[in-house]
Amino acid sequence: MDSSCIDEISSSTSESFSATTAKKLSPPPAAALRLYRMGSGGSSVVLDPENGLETESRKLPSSKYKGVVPQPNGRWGAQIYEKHQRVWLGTFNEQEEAARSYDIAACRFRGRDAVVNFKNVLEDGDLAFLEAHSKAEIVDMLRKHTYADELEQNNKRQLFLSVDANGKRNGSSTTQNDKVLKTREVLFEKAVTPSDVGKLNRLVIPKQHAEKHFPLPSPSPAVTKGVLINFEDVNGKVWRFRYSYWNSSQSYVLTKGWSRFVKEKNLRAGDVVTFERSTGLERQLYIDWKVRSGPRENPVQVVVRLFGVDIFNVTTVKPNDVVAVCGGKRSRDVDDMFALRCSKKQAIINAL
DNA sequence: CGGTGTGTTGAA
DNA sequence: TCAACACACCGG
Repeated sequence: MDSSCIDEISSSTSESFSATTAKKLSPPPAAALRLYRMGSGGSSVVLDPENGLETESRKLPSSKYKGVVPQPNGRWGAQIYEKHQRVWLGTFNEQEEAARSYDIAACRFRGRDAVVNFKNVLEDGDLAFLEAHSKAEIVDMLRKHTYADELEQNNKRQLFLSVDANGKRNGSSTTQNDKVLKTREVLFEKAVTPSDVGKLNRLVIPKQHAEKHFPLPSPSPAVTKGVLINFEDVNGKVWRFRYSYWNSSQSYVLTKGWSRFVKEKNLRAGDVVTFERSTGLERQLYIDWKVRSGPRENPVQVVVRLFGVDIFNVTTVKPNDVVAVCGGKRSRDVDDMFALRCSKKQAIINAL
């Protein structure tokens, strides 16, 4: 099924893309006869029948692509309109690049039925990607020419569907096409104890789970030295932990590397760490975590001061979201900043 | 100083 | 909504 565009975009948040700064009114144009020097490939050269001189046309060559406009230097701009306002999508060397950028923006702004330049602008994975990002973010990527990279990274992250012990789906994303879904089996979960996130720098793996899923090569030097195990987190980051058996406490533990995980994820006692393994051939191990379930006694209050305006967001959030240390996870605040920044002109207009 | 992208307009 | 046109202004 070819669905090149996303279904419907819930733009609950009002997003504005007007100019970042209000410009002064430009004076009336004086000399209309100026010739424009256009870059290589951009200029249309015409032969003047009057004197036979070769003159450069001052008209810029128009593009056959929708949303693509010529630039004086021979490059191409991409733009889309929304709510009586132009949204600039950046400049590009090739018309086709600009056209693709327009297509992507069109799909994000107008949904699957948007009129676009090329068919199959979007691969299957793009749908979820677009859905997962705000218009502002998509525009930003287009302008910075980073859309392709971001998309690739996102796809590499391999959204998955987890499978519990009964083989029952309890997974996260459903918008991804099945062919990119990687199934994982949840091996076990553990609500971390105070000492797991304390200065002992180790995580105790409950014996039953350790012996079942992470068997150590029995009585050998390995018992004392332990082994290194790699786990991948939801952001695709690989965590390497030393895994060993402590005779003193007769327990299996993750040691070296664990404290870094605790620190980066801001793990707290009661949070639940999940260990998973892909069901495919590669048997890749994964690690994830979630905040302790149940009510929080103290909701975290986030206050962002932006352009002299305090933005309150009183809610229960992961520590991760507060400090935005989670590399791959996007914070909605970015959008809000963009929207606010771009609404400056709107405010000025309204004031007139 | 080159180029971007905004102001602006008229057509669709 | 859209492209065309002109050029103010911004970053290098």
